[in-house]
Amino acid sequence: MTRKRVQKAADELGYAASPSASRLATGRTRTVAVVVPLLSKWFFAEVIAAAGRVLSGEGYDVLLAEVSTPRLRSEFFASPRLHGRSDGALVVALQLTGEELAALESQGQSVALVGSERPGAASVQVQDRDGGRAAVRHLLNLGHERIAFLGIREAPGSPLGGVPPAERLLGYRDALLEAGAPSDPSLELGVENTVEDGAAGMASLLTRVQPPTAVFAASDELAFGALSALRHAGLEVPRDFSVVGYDNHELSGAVGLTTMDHGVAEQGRLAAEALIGALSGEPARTSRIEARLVVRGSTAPPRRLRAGAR
Amino acid sequence: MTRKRVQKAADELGYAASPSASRLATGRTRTVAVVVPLLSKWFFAEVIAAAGRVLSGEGYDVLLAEVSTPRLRSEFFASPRLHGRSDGALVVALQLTGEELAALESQGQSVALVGSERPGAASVQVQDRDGGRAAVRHLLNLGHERIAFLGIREAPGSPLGGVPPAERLLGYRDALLEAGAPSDPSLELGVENTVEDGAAGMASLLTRVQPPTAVFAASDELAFGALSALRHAGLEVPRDFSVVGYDNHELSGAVGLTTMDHGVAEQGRLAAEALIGALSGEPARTSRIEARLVVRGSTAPPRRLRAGAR
DNA sequence: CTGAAAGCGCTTACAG
DNA sequence: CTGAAAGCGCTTACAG
Repeated sequence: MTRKRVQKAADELGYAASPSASRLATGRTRTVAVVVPLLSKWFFAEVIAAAGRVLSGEGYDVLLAEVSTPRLRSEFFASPRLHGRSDGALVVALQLTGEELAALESQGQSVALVGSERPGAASVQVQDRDGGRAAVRHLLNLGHERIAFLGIREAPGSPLGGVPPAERLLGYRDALLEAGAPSDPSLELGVENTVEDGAAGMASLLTRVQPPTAVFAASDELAFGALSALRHAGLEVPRDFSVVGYDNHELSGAVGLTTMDHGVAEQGRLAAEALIGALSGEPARTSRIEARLVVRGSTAPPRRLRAGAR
Repeated sequence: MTRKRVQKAADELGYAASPSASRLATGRTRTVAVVVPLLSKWFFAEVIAAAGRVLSGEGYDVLLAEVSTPRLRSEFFASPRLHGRSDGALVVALQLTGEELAALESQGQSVALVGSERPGAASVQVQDRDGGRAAVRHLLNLGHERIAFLGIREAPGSPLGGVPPAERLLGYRDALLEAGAPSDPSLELGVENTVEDGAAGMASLLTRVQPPTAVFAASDELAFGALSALRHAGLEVPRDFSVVGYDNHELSGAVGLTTMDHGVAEQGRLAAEALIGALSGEPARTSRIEARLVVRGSTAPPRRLRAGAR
């Protein structure tokens, strides 16, 4: 109460403590850096937005650090860029090496990771393998037998360093194995995580001598590309072909994409909370998120089955 | 050269000047705040990403400020939140009141605006009226006569405060007037800028006694919604209906949307440069960007004409 | 419990 | 031209 009134009086008088002075005196910045490989992708923006809300709710400033190329990445970790600027770093998607993590810690940063894991560091991760399995089971349950996997291969210029969604491929294989479905390496494809490459990848999968009747795409962006390629190939979804994505992208509803929701905003929130915990000296917290199937209009029984049913 | 070698030596020794100390001594933070109504929309993320690259290239830290509700907005401007934290603010889309601008300036901020204009402040704007006119002319040239406008109405909870894309509506009317096409207020609709509302708006436009054959949507998100509504209504685009969007959203290529490209990244870049200029005492710089038509697959002559042509 | 003083790590004006 | 000193505006340990 008193606190609030003082704050209000201060605001009215236009008084504000000098952050630089108090930072210098205390050695704490009450600032957190958010480190992402790319800002303009929906996933990262959504994580940052959610994390930022809890962070600023707790009185932290949030500093933006985009490391979009391997070059920027090595420069970022080689120089003490965060030293004295933030107390902690929330690192999204980048698979940190031991040295990179050590570099952050030597700059006095507490660290929270989203989408990767490191001994001793707080992190939040998605049960991607389970998610992949659930996606493919959905297709198997509909009666599909030839199911392709359209995965994310890292671009040469990507700073990610590690292939987080590799787990999604494992889940795909798990589901096939469980069902006793024959696994066919020619149906597994890895492309860059863009709509364009998703389309090209889908087009290529359609040229197999025995083409698939469904695809599990490791991201919604790839799935959007796949949908576009299928349309161009004259195939109608889901009548002629089924597609499952992964993300529950804000636009996946608009195109009626069946997908896996892995709680993107939730990832940001949990990571921010874990980081705040770490900043107050709490031992590293690890959270796991389960992905859940969202059925929309891009999946249906394969043509053969439905024809038979009539 | 020497400078570079000193930098390198410093990096190797792990030495880094204390930002707090130098900020306290100089009174300059070498930090810029980016103020956006929403982080997780593609447009804002893209503007921030582009601005952030030029800003950090010039050695500025970038601080994130999301003011996503009217409440947060008034709190943000009522308290000296940026005082001593940043030297300048890059304000995206928010239509600042005179007091809000004054509040920023009293906190020692240089200001650059994107998507709005204020006497004395640097800004970058899009020639939205021209852009709207060009979009509608494209439809008129194809032979459409009943062209609807699906515009952005501000949500009650929106912090934007002003309707920037109102210019797009004026451009729409200009084009109709030029062509001597009858203007019909029942074909002008304003909805919230979401895919869902775009779909609902399109559905509603289709119920007019004399329905349109084409729509100009004031954003690509609205256009995505429109495409989805048209599909649900059993209409095929562009055979039965034409759609033009506005943004050149990263996913508009995937759905084959004809749209207006207003150089979103360029807006961010120019604003950052204008802000850097303002920070070094240069007089307020104003840039204007022209939107340009990108023809994809969502527009074609109206059915009547094509049938007649055969 | 209150209040004056030292110190945080820089920058810069000034004395030598 | 070089180097010691004051000052930026806080926090905090300490003297009274």
